[in-house]
Amino acid sequence: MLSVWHTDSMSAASLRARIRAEMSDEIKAAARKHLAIEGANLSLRAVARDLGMASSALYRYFASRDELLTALIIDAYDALGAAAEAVPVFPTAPQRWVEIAHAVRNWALANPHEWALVYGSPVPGYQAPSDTIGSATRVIFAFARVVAEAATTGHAVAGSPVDGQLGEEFHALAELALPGMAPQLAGRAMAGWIQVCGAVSAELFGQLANTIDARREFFEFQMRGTVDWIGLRA
Amino acid sequence: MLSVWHTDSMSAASLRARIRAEMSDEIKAAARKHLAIEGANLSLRAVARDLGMASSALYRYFASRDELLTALIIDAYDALGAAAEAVPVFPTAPQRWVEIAHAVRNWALANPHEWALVYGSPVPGYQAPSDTIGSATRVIFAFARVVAEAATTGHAVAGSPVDGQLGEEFHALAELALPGMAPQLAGRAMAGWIQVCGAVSAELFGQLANTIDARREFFEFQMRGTVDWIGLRA
DNA sequence: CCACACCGAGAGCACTGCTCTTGACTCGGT
DNA sequence: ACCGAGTCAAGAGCAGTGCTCTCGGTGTGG
Repeated sequence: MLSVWHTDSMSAASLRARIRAEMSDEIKAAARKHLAIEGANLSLRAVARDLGMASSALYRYFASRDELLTALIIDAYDALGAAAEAVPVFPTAPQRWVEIAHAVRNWALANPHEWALVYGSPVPGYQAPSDTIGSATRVIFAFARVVAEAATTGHAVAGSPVDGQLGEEFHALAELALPGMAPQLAGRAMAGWIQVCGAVSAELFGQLANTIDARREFFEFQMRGTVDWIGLRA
Repeated sequence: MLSVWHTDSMSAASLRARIRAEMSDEIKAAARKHLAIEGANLSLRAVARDLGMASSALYRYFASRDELLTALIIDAYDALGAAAEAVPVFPTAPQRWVEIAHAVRNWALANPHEWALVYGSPVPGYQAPSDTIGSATRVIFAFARVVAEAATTGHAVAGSPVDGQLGEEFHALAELALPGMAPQLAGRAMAGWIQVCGAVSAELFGQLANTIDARREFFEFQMRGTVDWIGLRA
């Protein structure tokens, strides 16, 4: 009986929580829709109108516009990470990197404003809370796993070592990915991830306008360069 | 006498124009100051307050907030281009590329919000007018010149050719930089510029937070990789 | 000398994020 | 069964925004 009471009160409590969570999800969905239409300057009143409620009611769920944006950012990180993790394991390490990169690019093309929210210029007053870093690293680890596995199976050539503070930071990075991994390889992987990021952002933010129309081929071209430089070998 | 009259009327005309230009410059300067403080969401009323005038008076000089932003963007492109062009000519092509890249990075670190304005996520409703492309290409040409000169002096190894539409676009790019230049080299130069852009943006937009503190060394590390991959040789 | 173009200021519109208060509703414990 | 506590939505309101329009004043060009 006591356990029943307990579960009852739990289910009642979780019911409230569930409704609240559903409402939060609806708000986030509406906000995402508005985000897709008019970009980062999201209007709380507009999403409230969409949901048929007063703007002030929205503050019951998100304390501020920044908090809503933070929730959207975390969701975006997670969605991107999931897209990267869903890529099937291709036979060779270079292929794996390139395919994950394509998955990242495809996600960004499908959700350009969310990509901008996450990897674009930071909102002035906004400071990303530490809640985001967990989700933010998912996609990076998807790439790191490729390099780490290549390192263990001898499919990654390590370049010349790096010393100084940068070498130590590369070492710390390597220990995170795979204990014993060559620090300079971890450094190149990190730089490679930034190249992925830069290539996608360049395309999305209009740097290729009037210059390159074969976007996918150019991205492939860049990524092949990236895996070459990192040292991944078939 | 007639010429004197002519110069008089000219100077009178240019006097009005000069006052107008000075006022425009003052507005832009104040706008830049506000931009540095609170980022891209620039308040016209705030800059008007700074200048001690009504916000409506500002519209005599810039038809809209977007037009002011456009003026700032053009100035930023020009300032960045000038910074890149001011780099002394170093003995070897790899050095030249890396030094220009450092100049770009230094300018971006000194003017982070203007960098974000130009290379960050585009403002939603805003569409960059064609006035900007002239200034936008200055910095790119600074890099292109390095590669083009290296190609003529045999200090650039051309990778494997690229065919298809991308190959044609690389060809068009090569013709712009140096007639007869290997298309794939132009393609790599373009990709290299995007890597510069991506590396600077990653640092500025907080992608390296809690990961890499030796920023300058890491940037140098990345740029050495870039010149290696492009095929620049000493 | 006068008309005309320009310039600055103010009022005003529709919008924004956000706060506070008010009234209704539901839920848990006695 | 009832009543206090907590939750929720709504409305009014504040300070701020981009932008328009109208109104006086001022200097220039013909």
